Amino acid sequence: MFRTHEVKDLPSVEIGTKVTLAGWVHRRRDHGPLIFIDLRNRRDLVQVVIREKDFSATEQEGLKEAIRPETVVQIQGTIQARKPGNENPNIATGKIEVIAEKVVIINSAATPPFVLDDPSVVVGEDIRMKYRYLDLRRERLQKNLLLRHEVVRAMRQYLIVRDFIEIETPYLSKSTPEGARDYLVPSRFQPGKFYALPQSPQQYKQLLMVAGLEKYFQIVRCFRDEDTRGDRQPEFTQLDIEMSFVEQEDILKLIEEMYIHLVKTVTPEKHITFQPFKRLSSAEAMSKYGTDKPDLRENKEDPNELAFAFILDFPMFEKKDDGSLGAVHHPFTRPRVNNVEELKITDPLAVLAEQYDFVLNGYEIGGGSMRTHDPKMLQAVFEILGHSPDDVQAQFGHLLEAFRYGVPPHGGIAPGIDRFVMILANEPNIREVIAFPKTGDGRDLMMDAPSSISEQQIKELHLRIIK
RNA sequence: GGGCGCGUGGUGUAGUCUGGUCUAACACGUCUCCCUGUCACGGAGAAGAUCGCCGGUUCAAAUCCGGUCGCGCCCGCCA
Repeated sequence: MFRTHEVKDLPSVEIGTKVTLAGWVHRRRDHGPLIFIDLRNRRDLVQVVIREKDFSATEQEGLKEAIRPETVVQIQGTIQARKPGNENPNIATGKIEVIAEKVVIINSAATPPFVLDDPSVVVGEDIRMKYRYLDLRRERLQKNLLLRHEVVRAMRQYLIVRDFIEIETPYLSKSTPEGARDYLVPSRFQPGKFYALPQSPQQYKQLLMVAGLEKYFQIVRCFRDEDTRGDRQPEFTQLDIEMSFVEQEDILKLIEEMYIHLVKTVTPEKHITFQPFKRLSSAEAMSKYGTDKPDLRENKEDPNELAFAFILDFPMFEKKDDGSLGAVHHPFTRPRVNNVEELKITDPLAVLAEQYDFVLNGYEIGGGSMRTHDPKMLQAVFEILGHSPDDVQAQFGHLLEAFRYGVPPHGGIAPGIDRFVMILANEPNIREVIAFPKTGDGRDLMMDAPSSISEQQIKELHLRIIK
C-alpha cells in the first residue's frame, strides 16, 4: 500500500490521524529550515510541512531531491489543523496540513519542458503533443477528460436502462467506394487485399437489426483519411445507435430527451435555448442562415448557452463534380417516396430523404436517417446512383442478401462525442478533449506515428514501396 | 491541392514594419546562497539564445529578399 488516504478525502479525516500519502510534488515553497510542498494526487492538493529539524542530516540531503517539482513522493505524517490566519481558502484541503515525519522519493523527476502548474501559459502545440503525458497532468486536460468520462457514462446509463444493448463491431472491415477515404490495412493471408478501418459501423448495425437485436448502441471509434480541422480528427468517437420498429420521430425524441438529461446531470450550469429542440428543414436552414449547421444561440457571448437543433428533409441525391449523382447521406437512407415506381419517375434531385442532422451552437454533432428496408427500393437507389448490378453485388451483396430474410423497418443516428464534449468544455479545439490526438497532418508526435516498417514486414504483407 | 498566420535561451513573449542603439530585453522555469508560516512565498546572485534551416542583398541582417522545414487556422475534402 502506497497510501492510506487520497488527498481529496483528507478534509474529513480526524485531526491528529497519522496518514501515508503518495503523489506528485506540485509546488514547493522552500524557507530553509521550513519547507512547504503542495502534494498533488489526481487534481487535489494538500500542503505538506517539512521541518528540517525533524530529519537527520542524511535525510535532509534527500529532501533536496524530494522538493523538485513533479517528483513522485510518499509522505508519512500527521494531519494538523492550520492556525487561524494560515488557512488557504483556494484549495479544498486548505483548513488542514500534513506535518511530514518521513519522505520517500519514489521517483525523482527531471525538470519538465514546460510549466505544468500555470494554466495561463499557452505552450506550443508541437511541444504539448510530444510530451502529451505531461500536458495531460495539467488541470485543463484533467478536467476535460473527466467531463468526457461523465458524458460517456451518462450516455451508457441512459441507453442501458431503456433496453439498448451495447455491441462491438469489427475495426478490420471492408473498403467501400462511397464517402471518405479509407484507412487501409494490408492482409498477410490474402496477397494484394486490404481491410479498411470503418468510417462508421453503418452496415454492421443495420445487420444487427436484421439479426433481431432491435435496440443497439456502441461507443465506437471511426476512421476517415481526410484532412483535419479544429473540430475534426482522423479518428473520432461516436455514440452509434440503431433501432428497429421506429419512425424518425421516435429517434429524434430519444436524442432530445437524452441530451436534455445529459446536460442536466453533467453540466447543470448550462441552459438549453430551445425545448423542444428547434427543427428546421435543410432548405430553410440554407435560405435563412446560409448553412445547414446554423448557430442559433441568442447570446453568442454566453458560455453556458446550448442551442440544439434538428435539421430535417435533406435531399436524397446531389450532383457530384463529375456530373454524376451521389447520395447526400448514404445509399441506405430511405427516400421519402411511396414506392419504387414513384422514385423512378421523380427527378432525383427533387427527392427528399428521411435524414436528419443534429446541430449544436453551429457545429454538426450528429447525423442519421431512416433506412430503406425494402430490397427493391435499395436496388432502385443503387441504379439511380449509377452502380452496375455487378458492382452492387460486389459492394453490398451481403446486405441485399440479408434483406431477403426478413428485415424490420429501422433507423439510427450517430452523435459525435468529441465535438459535444468540446462544446460543453468551452474548448476551441477538439484536441483538448482527446487524450492522444493527432496533428493537422495526421501524426502522433509522441509515438512518432506513422513510421517506417521493416523489410520483413513489407515482404510479409506483399507490398512494395514506391517513393 | 490551395490560401493565411506563426517560428527569438527549457517555456511564453518583446524587438522585425522603419537594417546599425541588439555585445538581443522581460516573465516563468533552472542552479547557488539566505530565510520557521508560506501558499503564484520572499531576498541576493548566476548560468542559459550562432534569433527554425539554407542561400542572397548590404559596409552592416533577428530585422529586407528567395527557398526550405516545422506548427497552427481556413477553403477544397469530410456519403
